Amino acid sequence: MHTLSKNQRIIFDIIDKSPEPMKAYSILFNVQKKGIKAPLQVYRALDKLVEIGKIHKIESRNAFIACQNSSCQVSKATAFSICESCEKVTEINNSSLSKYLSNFKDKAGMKYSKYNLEFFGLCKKCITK
Amino acid sequence: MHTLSKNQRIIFDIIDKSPEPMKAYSILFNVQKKGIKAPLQVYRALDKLVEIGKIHKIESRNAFIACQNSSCQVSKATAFSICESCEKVTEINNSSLSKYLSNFKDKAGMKYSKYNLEFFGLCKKCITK
DNA sequence: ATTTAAATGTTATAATATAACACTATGTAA
DNA sequence: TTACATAGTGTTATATTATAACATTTAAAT
Ligand SMILES: [Zn+2]
Ligand SMILES: [Zn+2]
Ligand SMILES: [Zn+2]
Ligand SMILES: [Zn+2]
Repeated sequence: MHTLSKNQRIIFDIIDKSPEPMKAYSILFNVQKKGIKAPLQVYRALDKLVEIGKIHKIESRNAFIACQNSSCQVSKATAFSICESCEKVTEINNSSLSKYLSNFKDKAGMKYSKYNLEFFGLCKKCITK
Repeated sequence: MHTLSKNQRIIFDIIDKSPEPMKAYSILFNVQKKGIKAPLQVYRALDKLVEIGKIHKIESRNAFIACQNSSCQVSKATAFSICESCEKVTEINNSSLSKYLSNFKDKAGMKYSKYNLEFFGLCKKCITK
């Protein structure tokens, strides 16, 4: 089990508390009172947190979200739903989907070690508006 | 059928000829001799080309690739394989995969209008090295 | 205690992307 | 063919996202 360093802890906590994905410079702004002053301090912590699967990057949004799969072992197999109206993002935890994708082989016979999937649409709230 | 404007044509052609995904500022550098001088001219053409499905953005790489599915109607359902060693990117055209994903519904009952999937691994060339 | 790896702090800079505004070309319909 | 609407262009400035380089400190392993 990995122990987070001081900066990693600070930055993980703020992402974990956030109801929505956070962008790096928004994180920076929010942790300046805790002594983290430079973008690089944020990006280094983000890199590590992504690497160990505590957070994921939402590539289409350049934003970061805490893993919602209780200490995700699957940082290499991620899927998200994204509402294009309110920007709500949810991590999808669906074993059928992850099995299908983990076993997927293309024609070229290439076997994949990792994937990231982003679904876009409207969430329930936004559909009824 | 959509007719490309002058800038759109220039920028599509250079992406289409490229054996690898191109980044916006690399495109800019390459089209300066054709009179396109500013980032915004490139980004505007890119936005339109993405919108009409002539190119796709590889989100994890901030790069653009021409659609490889002969005038793709599926700019809203994209899948790519990415070699993490040589950075070769290929658009996946697999009807089983696209059916599975297009019909996917999550627990919350959210129906998706769009998805983007990126697989990562090693291509054949790079495996044998 | 010594060595190694990981993390930090700091300044500067690179790379990616958009805002705002004036203008031009193109298509559509009276 | 004139009026109107829509899409595209050119330009300058600026915002946003991310990394390079280097010195120092902390934590872990032998
Ligand atoms: Zn997760
Ligand atoms: Zn919503
Ligand atoms: Zn395509
Ligand atoms: Zn390769």
